Amino acid sequence: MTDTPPRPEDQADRFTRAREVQAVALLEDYVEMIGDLIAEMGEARVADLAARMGVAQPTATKAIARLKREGLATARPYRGVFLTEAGAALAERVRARHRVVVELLIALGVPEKVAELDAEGIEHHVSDASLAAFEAFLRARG
Amino acid sequence: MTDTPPRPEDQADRFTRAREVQAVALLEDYVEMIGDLIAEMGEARVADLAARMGVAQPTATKAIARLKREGLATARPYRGVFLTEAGAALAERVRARHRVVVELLIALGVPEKVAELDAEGIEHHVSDASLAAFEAFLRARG
DNA sequence: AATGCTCTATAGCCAAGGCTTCATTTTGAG
DNA sequence: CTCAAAATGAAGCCTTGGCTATAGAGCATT
Ligand SMILES: [Mn+2]
Ligand SMILES: [Mn+2]
Ligand SMILES: [Mn+2]
Ligand SMILES: [Mn+2]
Repeated sequence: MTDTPPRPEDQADRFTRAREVQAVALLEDYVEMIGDLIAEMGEARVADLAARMGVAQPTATKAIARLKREGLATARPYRGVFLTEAGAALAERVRARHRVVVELLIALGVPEKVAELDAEGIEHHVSDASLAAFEAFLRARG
Repeated sequence: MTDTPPRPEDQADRFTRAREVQAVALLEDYVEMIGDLIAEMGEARVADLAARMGVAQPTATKAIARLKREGLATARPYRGVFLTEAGAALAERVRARHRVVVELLIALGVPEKVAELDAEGIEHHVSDASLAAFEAFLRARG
């Protein structure tokens, strides 16, 4: 019955962390998608980015502005979006993590379509420690 | 090399879903916490709620206003916050899902502290289908 | 019963991330 | 070349979810 009540600050850390993750989740998805578009089509146009992200074009433009502000991307007006070195590195990490999360879900018996949907949100909250555990688990069962 | 490019709308669904989940994540954490406080202390005061969520008191007040608007909670000024039936039901579901996610992470070899941190964000993106798969996996390995 | 302390509400600010509408630049068809 | 269509940028609106500062209500201790 009478558990020791948790120290409020400790509990708050969990939510603070989740909020911080949330703040970068959008950037992560955008750099990954910009990388995809460049790989698939040779360039990342604002319109394509917006279509793939499921937002209106000005929303994508605003996101790109934030990517530029954070040093993750550059853009030449009417020409397309490009990743900086930092952006490309982030994209690579994000893509790898995304893949691992999808594979883990599938390995746990989640239907592929559902795995793809859930992973898009889950991935951002997966710490390096958890990611390592996921990879070890996947390796251990070939 | 030349994969068939994904249909943009299909890909967009993933992000749309993640955005929808995000919109309710905060409500889920609040109702769960309100339930915790009532269970532990007999009542949920705004100040305690704010401390546990790691936000300033007016931020908690504003969140409570949204809970009321959505029919999940009621509040008597200067008296505390209460869950409606819908709120209590949501809290119960959220609590159960939270527990399963933490247990899964631990079962996969994630350190307990890390599991608690990561789960707080991951849980909201875990669909019913994934949750069922997680439970099956946990059951299968006792 | 008074009064001070604690808790809560209110007001007002900011940034992020959606949106629509409209102006401007590029592009490409004829 | 021209000029209309398409793409992009710019402006301005909304909601959410943070914050600080301050006013007011409730409570407890004398
Ligand atoms: Mn994602
Ligand atoms: Mn992703
Ligand atoms: Mn949570
Ligand atoms: Mn939770």
